[in-house]
Amino acid sequence: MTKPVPTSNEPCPVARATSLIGDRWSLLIVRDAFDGVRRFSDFQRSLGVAKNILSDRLRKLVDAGILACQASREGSAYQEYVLTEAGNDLFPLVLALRQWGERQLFSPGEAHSELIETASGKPVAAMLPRRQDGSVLMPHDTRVRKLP
Amino acid sequence: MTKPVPTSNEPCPVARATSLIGDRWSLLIVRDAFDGVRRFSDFQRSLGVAKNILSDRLRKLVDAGILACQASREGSAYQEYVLTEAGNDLFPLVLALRQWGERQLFSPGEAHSELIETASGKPVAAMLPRRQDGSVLMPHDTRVRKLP
DNA sequence: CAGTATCCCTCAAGATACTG
DNA sequence: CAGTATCTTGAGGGATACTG
Repeated sequence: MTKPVPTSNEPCPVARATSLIGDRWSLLIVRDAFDGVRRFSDFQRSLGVAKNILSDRLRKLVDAGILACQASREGSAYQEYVLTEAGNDLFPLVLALRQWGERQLFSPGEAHSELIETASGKPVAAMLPRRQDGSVLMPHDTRVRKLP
Repeated sequence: MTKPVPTSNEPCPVARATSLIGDRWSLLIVRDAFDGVRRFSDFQRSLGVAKNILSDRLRKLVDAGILACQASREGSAYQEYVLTEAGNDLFPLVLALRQWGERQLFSPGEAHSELIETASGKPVAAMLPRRQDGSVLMPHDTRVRKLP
C-alpha cells in the first residue's frame, strides 16, 4: 500500500520539490534513468538498494509523473521505467548536483565520473544562471518575492 | 556528538552530493541563507524544525564548508551563519530545484514565491545547460563517462 | 537568545522469504 | 526475472527541559 503523494501545499517551489524528490534514492534513480537504465534489476544492481525500497520509489516516481511504466517491446514480461517529460525536465537539476559535486567534493586530481557532450566528447560546460543578455547572474543580484 | 562527515567515496559526484546535502533540511537551510537568513532563531522560525535538528544540520553544513560561523558584528553574543564560497556555489542547484518545482509542481495559475532579478524586477530566466555556442543541450546529447 | 541534553517515537531502510 | 509480503532495526526527527 502506497501512501498518497500529498504534493505538499508549500508555496515555495524549493520546499515542494525537496519534499517530493529530496530523499536518499529518488534522484539517484533519476540519474540512472538519464544514464539509460530502464529495468528493475538494473536499477537494483546499480544502486545496491533493497528491492522493496526500490519498488516503493519507482512507484512514487511513476505516481509523481516523473517516470512512466511501459511494457518492454521485446515481448518479455518485464516493464521498463522511462523518464516522462517532467522527468526529462529534471536534467538541469541533476546536472547542477553533479557539477557542484565535481567542483566542491573532489580533491584536485581525484577521479570521478563525468558528463560528456556526445558529439564533441568534451565535458559539459558549467551551467550558470544568466540574464537575457547572457551575463552571469550572482545570488546577490536576486531576491525572492514572497506571496502576497 | 556529531557523527563524522564521511564525505562518501562514491566516484559519482551526484551520489556524493546527495549523500551530503540530500536530506530533509539542508537545502532548505541553504535556501534561507540565500534569502538572507543568518540567525539560529530565524532559521528555526522559518523552517519550523526542531532546535536540536537545526543545531545538528548547521554544524554539519559548517563542517562541510558550506556555511561559516562568525560572530555577530553587533556585539551581541550570538553568531551568524553565512554562506561560504562553496555555499554560494550551490546557487545553481537551488535555482534548478526552484525552477523545476515551479514548472512541474504547481497548477497553472497557482501562486508561489518567485525568484526575481533585483535590478529589473523580472523573474529569473530558466537556467538550461548549453553548449559553448549557446545552444541548449538536451539529455540525449550527453553521456556519462565512467571511471577507467 | 542560542543553543545543548534527554527522551521518545515514527518511518525509512535492510534482510529475507515468497509469488507469478 | 520482477516484483510483493513480512519482520526487524536504527537513524532521523520532534517535544521538552535545561544552561550560559
